Amino acid sequence: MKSLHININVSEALYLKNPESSVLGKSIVTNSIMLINELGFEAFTFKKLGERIESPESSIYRYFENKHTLLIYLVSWYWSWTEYQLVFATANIDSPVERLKRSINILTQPIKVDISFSHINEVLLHDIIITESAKAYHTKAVDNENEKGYFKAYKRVVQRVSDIVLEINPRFEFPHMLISTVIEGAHQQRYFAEHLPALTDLKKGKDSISEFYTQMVFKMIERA
Amino acid sequence: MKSLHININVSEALYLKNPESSVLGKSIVTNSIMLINELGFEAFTFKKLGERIESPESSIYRYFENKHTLLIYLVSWYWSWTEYQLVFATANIDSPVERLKRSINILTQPIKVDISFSHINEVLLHDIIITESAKAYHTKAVDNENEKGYFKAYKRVVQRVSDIVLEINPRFEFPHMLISTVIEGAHQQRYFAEHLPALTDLKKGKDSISEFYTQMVFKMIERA
DNA sequence: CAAATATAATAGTATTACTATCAATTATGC
DNA sequence: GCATAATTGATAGTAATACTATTATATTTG
Repeated sequence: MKSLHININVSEALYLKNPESSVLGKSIVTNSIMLINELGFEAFTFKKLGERIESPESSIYRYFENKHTLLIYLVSWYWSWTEYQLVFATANIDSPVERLKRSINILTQPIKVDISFSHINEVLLHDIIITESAKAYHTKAVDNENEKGYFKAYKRVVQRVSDIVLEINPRFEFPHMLISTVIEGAHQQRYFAEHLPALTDLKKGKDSISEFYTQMVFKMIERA
Repeated sequence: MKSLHININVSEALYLKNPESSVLGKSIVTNSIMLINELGFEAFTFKKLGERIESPESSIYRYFENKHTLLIYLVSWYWSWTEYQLVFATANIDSPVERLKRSINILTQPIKVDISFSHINEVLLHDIIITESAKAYHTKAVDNENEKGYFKAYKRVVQRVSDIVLEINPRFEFPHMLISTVIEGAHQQRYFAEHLPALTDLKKGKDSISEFYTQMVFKMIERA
């Protein structure tokens, strides 16, 4: 995927000024990913980010309304990027079973380094998705923000994979439920393995997550 | 379960002074559940809670270190209560398959009103679990707090149900992963149904969550 | 090169998340 | 029934957070 210069499209509703449009904007995004990882989302502030990039916090406020929308921006970027990976991995594959397998792998495997998008470190961003992304939609503003389209990228990913499920078994009643369970489950299990190992069965070194959820999907959708 | 006067045991590490031990303590817990539901965890403060119960916030700080540990206290109370329900529902049932079915129901069904614990509204508490509980362990302090035993109640619930899985199929490799996926998945799907319906397939009125996850568990653990 | 735009520098405000102090009330032990 | 201890109330104070506002200085662009 090297130097394809694909543009990941993030909804304009998520920023005041497009961070991709300037050096400062990209620096805000790049360094926010690092700083959220270092401090955790609660302790992360625009003031600290400003110190890190040696710009006043007021400049950051010209790009993002607040740290909450910045988080949703990052999450949204991640899902757009994931969608692009899904499209890429399933192109020209006839068998829907094979397409589904590859899709589940993308949704559940650890991230490999992707140098296509220079100012975003996908490995660190993936860690933010695992640790912080639930906070993006577990708020009182979720309905309002959903109407504004803040979560469209995630929904598109779920829809895309659900469609493959329905290709294989058009009578399966719960494709979205199954796929969102797999996506969220895979992230959670990875978090549990690291921090609450009693809640999972993953051994250090061995990665059984993809295997487990692939099995789950195919067992659930197989026709009676 | 009326008037059994069962005591739900919450780790002493989670409070400075046991809120069960006084009228003020119980009022703090009762009203925090209501106020977190009304405002969301982010906007909830001890100051506002103090106004609601007509006590100064400094009095609340004598019971709980901060709102974060109060949340973990509530989550912990919920899982202890769930464990008690699990024990109750599976007592004197010989068949492990039947015990597993009943356990999954308890973990995935909507809460019924339980009047056993007068100062805690379990229906509202369940809403907090669904909406806010991920915030209890998605923090930088998770490892430290895990060592202090803050999440023991949740782990006990997962362990208990995993043990039934292993009774049915001792060779199944991922019982904890399966059960934690079911628990978290069921909560998530309930949240999605309400706020992000594109991520699920639940229709208003009909509750397919228990059915879906029961199927999932039995399909996953059935022997080859 | 002037005008528009973006960024820096700085200041200021209401709220949050506490900590501290001391007076008033209530409970308990003898 | 009274002294003492423990709990709660009332109030104040502080550093940090989450912004908003203003003006000066760069930088870009037409």
